[in-house]
Amino acid sequence: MSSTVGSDRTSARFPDRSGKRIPDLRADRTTRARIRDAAIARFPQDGFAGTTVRDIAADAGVSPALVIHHFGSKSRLREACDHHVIEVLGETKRQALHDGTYRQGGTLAALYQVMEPITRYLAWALGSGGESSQRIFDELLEDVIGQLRELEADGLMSPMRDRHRQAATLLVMQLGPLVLHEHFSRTMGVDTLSAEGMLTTAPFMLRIFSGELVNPQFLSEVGSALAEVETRGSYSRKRK
Amino acid sequence: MSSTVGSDRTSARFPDRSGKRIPDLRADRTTRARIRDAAIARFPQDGFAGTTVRDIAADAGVSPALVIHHFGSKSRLREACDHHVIEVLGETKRQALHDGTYRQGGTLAALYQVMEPITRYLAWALGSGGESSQRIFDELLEDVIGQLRELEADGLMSPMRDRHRQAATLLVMQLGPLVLHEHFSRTMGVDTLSAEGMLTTAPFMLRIFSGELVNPQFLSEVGSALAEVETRGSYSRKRK
DNA sequence: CGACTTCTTGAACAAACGTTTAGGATCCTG
DNA sequence: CAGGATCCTAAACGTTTGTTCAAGAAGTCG
Repeated sequence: MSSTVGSDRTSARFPDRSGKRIPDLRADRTTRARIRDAAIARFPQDGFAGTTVRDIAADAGVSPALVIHHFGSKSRLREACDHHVIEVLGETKRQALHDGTYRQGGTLAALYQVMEPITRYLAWALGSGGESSQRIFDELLEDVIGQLRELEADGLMSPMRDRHRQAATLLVMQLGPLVLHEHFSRTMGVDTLSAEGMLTTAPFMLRIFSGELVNPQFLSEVGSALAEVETRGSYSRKRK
Repeated sequence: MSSTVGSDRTSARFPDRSGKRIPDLRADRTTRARIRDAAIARFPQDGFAGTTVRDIAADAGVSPALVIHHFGSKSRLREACDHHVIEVLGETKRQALHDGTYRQGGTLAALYQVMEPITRYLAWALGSGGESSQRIFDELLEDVIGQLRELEADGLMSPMRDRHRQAATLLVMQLGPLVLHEHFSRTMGVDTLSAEGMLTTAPFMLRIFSGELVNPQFLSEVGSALAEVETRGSYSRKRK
């Protein structure tokens, strides 16, 4: 009711003394922020309905009533979490554009190394529908499209016909390891979200994207089979 | 309201007259199966905690008490759902091995076309941890490994060093479009889980796996950069 | 038919839930 | 220091939750 500021500034007691408007994502250790972070950690773990206001309050070291006081309701708390994560995502992207991180894998890779809870929340939010889930996906999609365009312009990638759809396909495949990081880590033997894990998995991914795995003959076979289906309407099986 | 259930004359009254133990996944329209299917449809939509026993009961057209009577508890109902989906998965795999479906994309592709609710549940179960989530993933992984081995033997794929990890990487990337099918469909303009959708997305995926997207020079650059990191400990950025 | 088992339900219960309320504690401002 | 705003809590409220219980239909078997 009282403090419904979207991006809560650092410490309500120190109303921005310096003109700094960049939200320092580490320093805002407001109680409000602590509650929000507790929720961001809980929702991916137990789900929205599975997380109780009392759980969040306990994690943040406050009373359940305070959670409601700050965010109005449980679902508005979730909206705040979504908003916050989207903001961090955008901030990371903006920052990644200024140092070299961007060219080495884009926003996602940069995010991995920044804050794990955010990444976890992102993966969860993407999986469990909703409108901000769409917004997150679209934001990531725009990111990939921009990356592709840039790589094309630099001659590092072949120009493609339908860049939008190609980017979407690329994105969902890139997000697979993120959303399923639990299983992925277990199988790979490292935490695939960590820096070490990314170095471990990179060669395997490279081998996929390079096309060195599949035999050219096999590829052209499948390709022509697909072309055939496209021209006709039906699908005639073709072995060997 | 009215206690009449109308048209459903379910055949739960026939114990197992014949020795047939193969679960005919279509024919068991017992009340118990109806409840289970209602749960399979609900859990991915609202989450486990978000789904109430009363919801499931209403969907199945029975009383909440009957749900408990048949499955003991809500969590045991979930276990039954997990078990059922794993069973269907295995059955589909076994069947796919006997017709030609297997060679055209493996179990997943076959499943897509069989039953959508199962696929939806699978995607959800994979995302929300748990032990049967692991079992599902491992089952799929074994599937991919077998596929790779077979393709290698036939000379359609280059032999690889670490087949287990390579398969895991391949799997999580393949599962990306499945788990995020909602966003994927929205962006691609078709239901990517449908037969039509799979034909639409196939060329884009092919273009990724063929390696025709990335410039060979770019690839070798990244590759050598990775090799460099592997030999040293740290990561020295290297542009152009 | 009557006894037996199975399927099914309405009513009720204790626990847990999100949220409200009234008020204490703490800090800022003049 | 007085006054007011803000931060925070304990206790309670009404609702919803998973689950139990006793009993009613309905089919099976002798």
